[in-house]
Amino acid sequence: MPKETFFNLPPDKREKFLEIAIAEFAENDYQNASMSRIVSKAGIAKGSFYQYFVDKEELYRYLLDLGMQEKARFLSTPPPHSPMNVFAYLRWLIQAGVRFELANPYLSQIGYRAVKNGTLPDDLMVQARAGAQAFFGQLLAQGKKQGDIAADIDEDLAAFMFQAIFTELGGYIMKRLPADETAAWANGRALADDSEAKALLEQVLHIFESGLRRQNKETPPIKGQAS
Amino acid sequence: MPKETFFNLPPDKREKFLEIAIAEFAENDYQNASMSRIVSKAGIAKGSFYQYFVDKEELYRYLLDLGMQEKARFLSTPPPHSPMNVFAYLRWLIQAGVRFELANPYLSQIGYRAVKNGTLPDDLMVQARAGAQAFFGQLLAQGKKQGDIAADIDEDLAAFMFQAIFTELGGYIMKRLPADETAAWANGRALADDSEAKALLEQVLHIFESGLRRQNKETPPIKGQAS
Amino acid sequence: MPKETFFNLPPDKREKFLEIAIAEFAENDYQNASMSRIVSKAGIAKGSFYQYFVDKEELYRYLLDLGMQEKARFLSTPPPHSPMNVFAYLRWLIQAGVRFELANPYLSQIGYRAVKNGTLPDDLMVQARAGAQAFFGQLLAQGKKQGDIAADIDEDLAAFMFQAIFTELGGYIMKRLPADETAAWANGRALADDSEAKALLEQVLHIFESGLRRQNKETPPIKGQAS
Amino acid sequence: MPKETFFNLPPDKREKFLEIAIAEFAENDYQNASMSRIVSKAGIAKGSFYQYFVDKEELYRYLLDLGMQEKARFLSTPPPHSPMNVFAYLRWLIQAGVRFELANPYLSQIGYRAVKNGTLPDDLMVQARAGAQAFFGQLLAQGKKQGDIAADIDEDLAAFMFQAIFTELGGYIMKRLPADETAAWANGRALADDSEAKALLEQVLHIFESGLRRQNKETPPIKGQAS
DNA sequence: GATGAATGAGGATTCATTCAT
DNA sequence: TATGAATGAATCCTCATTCAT
Repeated sequence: MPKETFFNLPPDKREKFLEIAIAEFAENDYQNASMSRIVSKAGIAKGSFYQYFVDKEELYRYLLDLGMQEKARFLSTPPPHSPMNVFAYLRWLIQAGVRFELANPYLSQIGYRAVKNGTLPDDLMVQARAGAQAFFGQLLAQGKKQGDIAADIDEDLAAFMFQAIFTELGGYIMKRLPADETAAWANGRALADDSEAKALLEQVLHIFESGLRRQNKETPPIKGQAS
Repeated sequence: MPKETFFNLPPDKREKFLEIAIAEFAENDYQNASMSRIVSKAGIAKGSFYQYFVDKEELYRYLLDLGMQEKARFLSTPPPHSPMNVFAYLRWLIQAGVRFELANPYLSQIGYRAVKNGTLPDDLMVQARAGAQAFFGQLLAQGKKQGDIAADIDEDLAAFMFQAIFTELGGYIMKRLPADETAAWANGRALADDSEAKALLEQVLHIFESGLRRQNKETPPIKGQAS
Repeated sequence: MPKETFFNLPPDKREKFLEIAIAEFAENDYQNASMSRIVSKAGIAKGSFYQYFVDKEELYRYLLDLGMQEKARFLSTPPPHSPMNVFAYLRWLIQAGVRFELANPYLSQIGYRAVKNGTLPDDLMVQARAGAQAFFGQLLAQGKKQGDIAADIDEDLAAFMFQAIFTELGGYIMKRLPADETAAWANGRALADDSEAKALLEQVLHIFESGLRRQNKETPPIKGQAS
Repeated sequence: MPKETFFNLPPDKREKFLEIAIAEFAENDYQNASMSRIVSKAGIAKGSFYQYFVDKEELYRYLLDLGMQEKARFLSTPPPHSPMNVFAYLRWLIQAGVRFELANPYLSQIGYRAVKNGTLPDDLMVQARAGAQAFFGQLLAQGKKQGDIAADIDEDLAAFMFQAIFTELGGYIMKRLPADETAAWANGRALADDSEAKALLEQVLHIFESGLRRQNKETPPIKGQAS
């Protein structure tokens, strides 16, 4: 947690600093993110940073935390009609997830890198992974109970596939679609039924749905089904 | 490209150097890979390195290239029975791709990191992405022609999904399966039909196949179909 | 000298500040004594300190001065029976000196360090040495007049020896004796004749007395007798 | 121990560096000695230092070691006529010790500070103290056996007095005597019988000898005689 | 062609002091 | 008068690159 002094800063200054720090940690991994660059871009003195944060690591943890809180905020808004088919819920979840990535591309990049890199202090790893894997794992288990997902689907494998796709989907969509299409999404407005964004999302979902729902019975069973 | 002097080196020495450099760039990202460690492990003088390569970046580009060439070698060996159903070819392609990752975990890790990190000079990004996307892009186009893949599937989106999954699948499998199961695969032997590895692979493929083959006709058409 | 503002402080606050500053400069040398630690322990604002003192050095000089004044107070209390044999007076003087060190270990530590370190601005060195050498110098001169000390003793050399021993004697005794033995001494009570403290002191004195009183006549005369 | 590269340096350069480093550590304690100052005075690049030594601490240990070796060299030259009265041996020992201090005032200052400061890593403390206390302690014990020193003298107290005097005697003499008088001493030539230096030394020794040899029987015995 | 010592800008962090409130 | 955030030069140390041998 930053020191009191950081929260006493004029909001302008504080937000400018955060924005710059987030960009730095998004574009460089922990070791290569440069405090010198951050303070110089933010226009503050080297020493001032150390009155806001204990050290570089504390700043990093704070940014990771910020990302997780922000994502949780996107995902916790209750989906419209509550008792839902698993795929409908997944559709909502993915839209929210992509919306988060579109709205906070740098913030999500930080968490993303944290998970991939595996070079963090252990407690940060735990903190960072928690958010990412939890949603998909739980959702798939529930899907099986409700009969929406074939019983012989390997949950761990499916969660891996989800994660691999959806951690990158936001970036893919941002590169592919014009800014005005993504803006609506990012701001939380419903996707127009005829928008390209909607079409891309539906294709991705459809591919998963077809595969998970009516699993081909000839598929060889997997022996060591992972927890 | 390395300088002439590098290719004049005794093959033993040259390969030892490459092996060590590959390991270094696999275990650390570009900025944290240490030239000192490389030359010291390789038993050559600091200055000698700069007679083989212009700088660190040239070495890095060369290793990326090497990885792409090696992967191309795995993927270009003609699959057994040539005129093939697209999914059968994909199955073969994926097995070859995973086999490459299992056989060259370090080399594939370098390219993998390059793609994910997004912090490379632009031309390296282009070079790194090129190979990966090309195969899938072409294959999907051919699949549409042969009628194996629904016409309304967005090729670029599908290629993105393939890439996202398959760049990580090797790592996932290596973490999940015991070493003796992966060894057979890495060495090029056919996968036993009852092996867990085979089962995992079939599930992944099946999910894609179901989704791509019988595309739901109600999916909204995607307007700006990407090149 | 501190600024007026310092003396306008409520005595409680002023003394708490001094106590803390003394401890800091006793436990760390000049350069490593931390202003941050002092003000934080004293519960005053960083900026306030600079309204009491010009800078760190002024505080340091003031503490040195305080120590010298305090020591002078211990040494100026008239010894019981006034016209005295020099060695009797010396015995009293030394007891008073050691008592000062035991009663004010922090304050004496500061002066002690100042003398040893030799890294202070010259005028501080002079100020610090002045007090210490003065007493012994005067006493020895008087001893010669009274015939208690051999005429051929070099006063300056003897004063040096006294100083070298007695600036460290307090520390030595505190390390060697149990706390309850030194407590009596520090509080100004007379030393019990059978106490270990008394015995140590007498040995030190005896060694000096034997040497100074009956100086061997064969000792070569010292030419450049110092002022 | 420095790295090989340090010993491969041209002797000129190496000695210039050592001289400057020794002066820096003599004038500042460990924490305040500045590597920046050292390299800048020595005219080498910051990075070069780290090719000679692992870090600041290694340099410091090396200098301490150098001092101890140099002192050992001064003290190990066998004294002229071997089976000796303790005081004669002490006279020789002290001359050698002072000679060391005069010849290496900076080097001895480093070790001296190390002992006084008490803020070093433990293993350095042990290394630093070893030399200093050993000689006097052993010598005094032997003196008692030979009957040269009164039985009731407290060995630990006497060793303390010796140490307190002799660690400073060199400095005192250097300040007091003109350079040409000390030069002879420092260079190892015998002291002229009529030199001021000789006279000062004899006075100091005489004072100790009188005190230690014919200990006044009325001195109260010391109870807790230290080991 | 091979060597490895020399380089110096850059890394994170500290701390006495200043200054606007 | 009191405050405490802001400052920036200084700390030790790293490392890709150069260059004289």
